[in-house]
Amino acid sequence: MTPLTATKRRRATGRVTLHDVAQAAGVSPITASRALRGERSVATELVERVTAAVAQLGYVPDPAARALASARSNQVVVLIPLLSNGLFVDLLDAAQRTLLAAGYQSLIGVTHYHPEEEEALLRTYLMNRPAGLIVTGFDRTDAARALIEGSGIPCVHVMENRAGPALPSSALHSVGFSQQAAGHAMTAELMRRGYRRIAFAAAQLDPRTLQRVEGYRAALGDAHDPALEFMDAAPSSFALGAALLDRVLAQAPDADAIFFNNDDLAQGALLQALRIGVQVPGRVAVVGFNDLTGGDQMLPPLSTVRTPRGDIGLHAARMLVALMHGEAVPERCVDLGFELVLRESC
Amino acid sequence: MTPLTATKRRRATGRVTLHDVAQAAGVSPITASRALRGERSVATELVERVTAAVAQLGYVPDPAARALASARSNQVVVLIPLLSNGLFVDLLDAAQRTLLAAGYQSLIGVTHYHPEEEEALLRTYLMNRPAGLIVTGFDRTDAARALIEGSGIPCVHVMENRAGPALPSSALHSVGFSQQAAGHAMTAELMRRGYRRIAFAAAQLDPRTLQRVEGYRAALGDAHDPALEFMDAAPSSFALGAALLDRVLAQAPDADAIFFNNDDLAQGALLQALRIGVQVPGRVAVVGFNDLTGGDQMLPPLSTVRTPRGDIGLHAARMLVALMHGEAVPERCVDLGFELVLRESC
DNA sequence: CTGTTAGCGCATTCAG
DNA sequence: CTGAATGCGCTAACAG
Repeated sequence: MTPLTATKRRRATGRVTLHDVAQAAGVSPITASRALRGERSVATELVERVTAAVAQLGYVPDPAARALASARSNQVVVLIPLLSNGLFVDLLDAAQRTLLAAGYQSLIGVTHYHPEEEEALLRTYLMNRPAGLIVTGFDRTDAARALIEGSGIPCVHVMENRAGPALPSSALHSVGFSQQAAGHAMTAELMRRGYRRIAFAAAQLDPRTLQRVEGYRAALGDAHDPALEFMDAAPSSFALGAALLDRVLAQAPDADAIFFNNDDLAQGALLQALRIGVQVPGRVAVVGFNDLTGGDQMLPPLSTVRTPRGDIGLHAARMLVALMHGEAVPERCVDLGFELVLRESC
Repeated sequence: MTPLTATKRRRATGRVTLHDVAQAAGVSPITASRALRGERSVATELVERVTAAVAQLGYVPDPAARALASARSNQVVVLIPLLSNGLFVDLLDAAQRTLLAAGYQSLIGVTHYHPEEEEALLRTYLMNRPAGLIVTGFDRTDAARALIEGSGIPCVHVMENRAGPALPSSALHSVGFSQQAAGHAMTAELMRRGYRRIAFAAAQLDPRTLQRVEGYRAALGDAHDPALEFMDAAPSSFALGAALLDRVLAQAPDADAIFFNNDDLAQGALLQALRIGVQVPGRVAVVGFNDLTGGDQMLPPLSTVRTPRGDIGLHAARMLVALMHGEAVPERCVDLGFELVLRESC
């Protein structure tokens, strides 16, 4: 073996390495590395020389080598319950865009609303030493929570907030809105419009749905009647919405309004009402939640609660980027609010 | 410096490495590595010892180190046009599940139907040295094609097939169905039912849409009338479907059927028909494409073409896994067919 | 079937 | 502000 310990020959692989760039720029590899990563402590002229060499040689950094050397990848894990709900797609799309623009790749995991699946995904993805985490809500296994905490990786929670003094772990970051307040606001609006027997029809029964029920109950106060709550753990769908309308009509014929926990349920109910000749809002008013696509095309157009999922994705990604850069984040819990969209179904 | 070149001390980092596992199992690191990766050339007893050590120490492999040493990661890049189309979500979901079960992670990229965006995503994601690629269709920039070819990474194309002797590059793998045949079949069915002035209404105008138009034209033969084609490059939506119905009714009042290029368009048209009091199928028949969710709930229930996107995702992932394992793939181009779903809208 | 040697390409020390 | 040395954790390539 030739004694060229320092002057290592390049392998025959066509790959252009940082070494080559450094050589072409007449600097040391570490300077090239620093220049590329935008560390400020590099002379402007050297940065230019490096940049030129990169362009000339067509250098492409190796994320694996970076991750190995720095113990941190450029990937962000994003965990959502479902891909078949427009809600999460909008969230994801916004988050992914924002992260990509900031130089991060997204590793998307779908939990199907199962904490165990989430935990498994976390275990798998954490191997990659992601730079950041975006997770949905706060409902997870203790093990999952421990994994997140223990990893020391910045994490932003989306769709809900857990603010207030009662918060034990002061390190939680979140971007969302109050599901409870949203449930309350829509119910209050229905009451304001004179509806008295307001039913609540829900599917999936995930934590956020239950928070909306809380808001509904609180708004109703003494007028609340458990017999008007129609909860079904099956996933949300047009067909289930239709079935729930039938169920309400049969079991609570005096209901004058139905607050559906998600727009697809409400849209399905509207279609069913049309089918069986039930007047909306004459016989019964129908309102939904989330303002998913198509609601404005229904007969009658659906009243609903517009939730800011796109903005949530955007803000969460931005907050996470700040955390990953080690910057201070002014607001730990951002409430993006919601908006009542009142069309003709109530 | 102590002369312990060989007997490297472990760093103070809590991380359990393959080294530790090997030591605990009383074998060399490479044997532990081989055992973990399931290489057959390891004695059963040693495999057991290694497995036990892994469990006992809670060893977790480092993907970055693996990728760096082997020049290949365990990630698969999946590129789809859109996340807001149920079609691609189903495809993605099935593919992701299958890949995960086989030990691969998915890197999802959304191209928004822009070849340039696809090329940029490819450039970005290829840095990770993915183990495989799943891309939608065949319509891409030359540069993107070159990137794929040049990378030498196994690639499966989905949603379309380019089979036949005319195929220059014999290395193409694909899983899909004939969009052309599907367009043809539905048109033929409408003709069989006695419709004579069949309009075609399309949005997005991506390559697969255009193939469906071809099928439509071929089925019509001499009866084809360009004035009955209503093409709009805007993205597909309920609202656009409604607008297209209006357009057809206004500009081609003698049209007795409309073949919508996607179900959301068709569903939007059905809603609009209800709104303006147009009888379906009495005044005009309406059919869609893809059999997206909700079609069966429409008034009347929507006739459409069911496309096997879930199966496509599954098969594509399986084929890719085989390719990544270096196995031979019997069929390079798999045609999964389609199915006419005839409900009451025609 | 098992072990030895030698990096993969980069960033983290620490010097200067 | 720049550089030298060192090793991240793992596997490829060869020996035996």
